[in-house]
Amino acid sequence: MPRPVDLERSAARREAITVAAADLFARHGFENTTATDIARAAGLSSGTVFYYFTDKRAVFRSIFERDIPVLRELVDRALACDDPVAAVLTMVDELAADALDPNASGILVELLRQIDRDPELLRVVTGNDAILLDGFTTLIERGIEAGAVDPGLDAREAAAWIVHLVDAAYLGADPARDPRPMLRRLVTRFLAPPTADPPTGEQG
Amino acid sequence: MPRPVDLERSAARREAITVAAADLFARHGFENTTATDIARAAGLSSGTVFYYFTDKRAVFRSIFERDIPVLRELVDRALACDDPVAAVLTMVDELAADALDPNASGILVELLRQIDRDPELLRVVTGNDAILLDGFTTLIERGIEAGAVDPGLDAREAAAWIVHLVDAAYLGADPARDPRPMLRRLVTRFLAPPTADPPTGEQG
DNA sequence: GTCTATACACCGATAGAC
DNA sequence: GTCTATCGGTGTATAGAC
Repeated sequence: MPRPVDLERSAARREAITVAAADLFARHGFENTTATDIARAAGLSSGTVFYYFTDKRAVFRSIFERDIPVLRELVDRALACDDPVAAVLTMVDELAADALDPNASGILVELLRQIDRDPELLRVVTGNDAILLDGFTTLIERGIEAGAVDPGLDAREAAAWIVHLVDAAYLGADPARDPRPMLRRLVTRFLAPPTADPPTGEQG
Repeated sequence: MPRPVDLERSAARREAITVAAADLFARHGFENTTATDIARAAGLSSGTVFYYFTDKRAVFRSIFERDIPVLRELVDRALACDDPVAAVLTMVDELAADALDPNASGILVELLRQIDRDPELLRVVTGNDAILLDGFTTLIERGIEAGAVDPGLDAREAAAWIVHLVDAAYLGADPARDPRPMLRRLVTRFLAPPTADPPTGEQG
């Protein structure tokens, strides 16, 4: 009886290719990274890359497909929190933590660049973004009901801006400088109702 | 007596190449835009591009070399203003106005991508950025002295974040949605001293 | 100054051996 | 499943005619 394909080993190989490719794409860009480069970095050969992935684009997409469960878990945890504004800040904090990765800015830029050139990639990251956007929107709506967030804000638009703020933190990513204190200040003050005193800044 | 080179004509040719290239780079990316594409779009031939520019990279750089006088003028005007916070908001507004250009996001992303690959480009945009950064820093320092800005802020770091906010607006650029109201809200509240009441939001 | 033509190099994806 | 070898296609930059 034929041995079934070793799914575990296959998954590990795919993962190795994805991880190696993410690093190369972030540092050198999509077009400047050859399939051979990826193969070498993953410790295998060019042909093998095309055995596991149909395209070079598919390798790129796989980087972001891995995020789905992570983001979902992040949002679920935030939604379980009692204080909506605190939950927003926690989400922002955790997202921004990745900005300390030296490749963070590179991979985001590359994503923004490729997103218009690959409809399938657009589909993937639109899904990722929707998870975040829905999470933030729900939290902001709760905050408005609780009187902790400016009711003049459109919840969805505000949510989109918070995502943009996190993206901005990625872009200015300097591994030596933690963006989180400033992000907290921005988000806190952005959401605060007009009448309340702004919270005292806790950062330098 | 030989006619001197027609400097005006040369400048116009260079400009035509730069403008055509900016559009193509923004839409298709640097690597996906060929020198021949640029030449065709500018109404001339491939060889001519390399007569006016040493490199394809040099064509890309020329896009940002044009910005220097514009930015300098923008900052000078802001520095002449009496109210420092209002001046910051004016600068942000004018910078963000460009975000309505459908190519805004594309060209910014492409810049971010190429900046690590071309030291000469880095030099150019570092200069551009310094003009903005110095302008914002001075205004914020003035605001702190006048008691209109949180003295707990580091002026230069705050200035950098304001630039990041403008970049964020570019990234989320949607020609149908004017980012300026939200940007004003973000910047105003970001700078406000802890004791003062936050200004009432004027946006929907 | 501007064009055409091309040298030279490189890459994505496939074919086929093992 | 993984490799080596390769084909077809493409792009930068130059050379040389005009």
